[in-house]
Parts: sequence; C-alpha cells; structure tokens
Amino acid sequence: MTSTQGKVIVGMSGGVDSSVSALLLLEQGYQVEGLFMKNWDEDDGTEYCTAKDDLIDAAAVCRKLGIPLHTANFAAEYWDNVFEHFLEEYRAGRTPNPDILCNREIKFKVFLDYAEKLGADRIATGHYVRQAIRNGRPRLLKGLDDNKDQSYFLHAVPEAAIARTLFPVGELEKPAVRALAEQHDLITARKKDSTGICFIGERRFRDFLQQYLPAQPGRIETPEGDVIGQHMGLMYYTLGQRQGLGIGGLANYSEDPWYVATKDLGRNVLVAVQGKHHPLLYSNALATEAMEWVAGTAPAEQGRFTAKTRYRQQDQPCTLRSLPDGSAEVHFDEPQWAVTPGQSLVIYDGDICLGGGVIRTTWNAQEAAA
RNA sequence: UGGGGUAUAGCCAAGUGGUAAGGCACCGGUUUUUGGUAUCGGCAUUCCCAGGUUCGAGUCCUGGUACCCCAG
Repeated sequence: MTSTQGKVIVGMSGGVDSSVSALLLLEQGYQVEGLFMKNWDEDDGTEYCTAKDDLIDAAAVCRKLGIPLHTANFAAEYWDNVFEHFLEEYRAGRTPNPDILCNREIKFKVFLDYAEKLGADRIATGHYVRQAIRNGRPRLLKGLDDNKDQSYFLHAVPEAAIARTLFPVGELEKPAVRALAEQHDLITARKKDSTGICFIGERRFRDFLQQYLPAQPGRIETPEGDVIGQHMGLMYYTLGQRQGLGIGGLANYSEDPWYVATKDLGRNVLVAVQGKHHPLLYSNALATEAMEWVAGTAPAEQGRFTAKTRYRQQDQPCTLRSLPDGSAEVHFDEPQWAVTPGQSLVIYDGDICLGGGVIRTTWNAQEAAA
C-alpha cells in the first residue's frame, strides 16, 4: 500500500464509526494503523466484558482491513485528568460532562502524543465533525449529518489538535457509514451505537456515583416549602430530572410529574416543581466559567450567535458577551429549559463550532431584548 | 365508644349491580459517546375482613376491623 498521504493512527473504539474511518482513510491512500485505548480499569463484571468485546471487534476490523492494531492504557491519565475533576464537580453539586474533558485531555492530547511516538503526525477518530481551513485557520465544523453532529463534545479541543486530526465520517451521514461497513463486511456494521460515559459505559448512574460519593439524604420540597419526599444526596440529581424522585400521587396536587428545579446546597434540600413547563425550569440568561475557544480567542466582545446548553439540542439564537476575565454571559432569545450548571454552553457561528465554557449560573433576565 | 365519614395497586384516585378508568411512582425497551429529557411497553383474576341477597357484587344487606372528623 502506498502511503502517499502519510501515516495516521485511528482511535479504534470497536464501533462502526471508527471502523469506517479507518476504511475511508485507507481508500484515501493513508498509511493507517489503529489504536485501541482502555482508559477505565474499574472492573465490576459487566463493563469488563464490554471493553473486552470492543477490543475483539476492533481487532477483527483491523484484521479485515489489513492494518495493525496497537493497544494502550491511559487509565491513569483518565483518572487524574478527567475523573477526579468529574467527582469534584459532583461534590460541588454541579453536573459535569466528563466526555468533553475526555476529548480535550485524553483523545486529543494523550492519544495525540502517543500517536506521535508511533511515528504518525496525524490521528483520526470516528467523530461526526469536520475540519476545514477557513480564513487561514483550521476550523471545527459540525458533522454533515445534523442528527449525529458531535461538535458539542469537541468544542474544548484546541485548534492545533483539530488541525492534526482527520474526521472521515464527519463528511457522511450515519446510514451511509453503516452501509459502507456492510459493503466491506466489517463486523461492526450493525453494532448498536455506544452510550454512557466514554470508556466507562452505560451504568445505573446513581449506583455508579454512589461508589465514589457517599449518600447524604435530605428532604425534597416544593418552592413553597412543602415536604414531598426524600432525596439520597443532592449530587445524585440534576436539574430537569424526573425519574428517580420517587414522588407518587399527592392529595391536593395535580397529576403532573415532578422535576428537579433547584438544589439548595445550604439546606441540603432538593426543590422540585410539578409539570414540565413550570416557570422555575426555565432561564434565558447564563454566565460561564472561562471560555475555551477553539481558535484561542473570543470571536467578538459581543455578538449574535447560536448556542447549545446540552448535547443534541437545537441551536438557540443568543447574544454573547465576552468578559475580560475570559468568561462569557449569554442571553437567549427564548427561555431555555433546565439549563444546568456544570454542563457546557457551546457557541456556533453557523456550521462553525467556536468553543464554549462550563455553565456557572443561570437566571431570568427581565429586561427587553438587547 | 354519642354522632358522622372513609376503607380500590407503592402513592393519588375513578367506578348507574354486569365482569376493576386515569395519573404519579417503579420496572423494561427505544432515542442518546455526559447527566438529564423525550418516547414506547409492563404494572390489582381483584376492591379492609367474614358472611348474605342476586344469573351476576368494588357497588346492595348484616356483622366485624382500621383510620379520620365532630361532639366530649
């Protein structure tokens, strides 16, 4: 195989997206090698098998494609640079997004460095995003398949790393990816998309957290202060959460389900409201921690953009104000549902993912449109 | 212990004597590289207990039991 395009290491997860990524790069003339990462060592039976099966699938695909498969264990780095922070956020009563950190710290840092040691100057992943040079700069673009776009998770990856990464499936729609896998007889063609925290997998989330964060039971109250239930610990709940509250029918209340509206850390009280559209579930303004711009600097001191407050949310029109300390304040045109501190706000300019930051606080701005 | 009331699934709750609504919760599937949301499905052979009337009782009758309210 002539490697006119140079050597690239593909992060092989054992899923269909990375499988097809490797396939496409081969077809494009790259010298392709795979790397399977195992970044989570906590073995409690089920998960162990999943990682093992994923490795088997990745190996099968590489064999089929005739490329070598390396393996690496970055569990130490994952624990120190991702999981510790994840737990710290939960302790503080927030709801972190570990996969965003995982991408910045592991896949686009540790993995990238490792690929360099393997003699490659580029890496590739199966993410549904695109990379393109615009105005002389490498830009992170949304995946072509709007339904699968994963730029939300990559917004914190710096431009330099984006520039060294190839995202072959970002140019395709998911059904086409599966069809390619099918045509080339890749074992992952019909494999279910993986979910759950990357490298950790699907868990009964509260049980999982409970292994690391001890229970701290308290009351569940209405905004008026009526006690309507018990919670197991504020860190096990997130804003907008319905399942798991255990609040059954109450005399003198409607039949609507209850949702977490706020956490009162000082009193260890979970405040719940009834009905999906209760006003306390909405906010139209938020402030972030320091923003992480793909390009390194803010796009403007103030401007009109769109943004997501959670993965797979439709882009929401907003006004962004960049503050001198690097943080940002965003006002949405429409009230947003259950915007949650600890989750990330990600800013877009059309197809371009500009960056984002962790949500610090939210509120309802009453003033007229800016 | 004089009067009145209520007893239906984990909870709230509907139910002209005709073969147990609905909601919440819970469980499972789908959606989903975080959490969460959403969506689909499951969830009382049985109506506090025991007798009785009836072709047929959650519904009517009798007797218990428990709880609630008012009166003390």
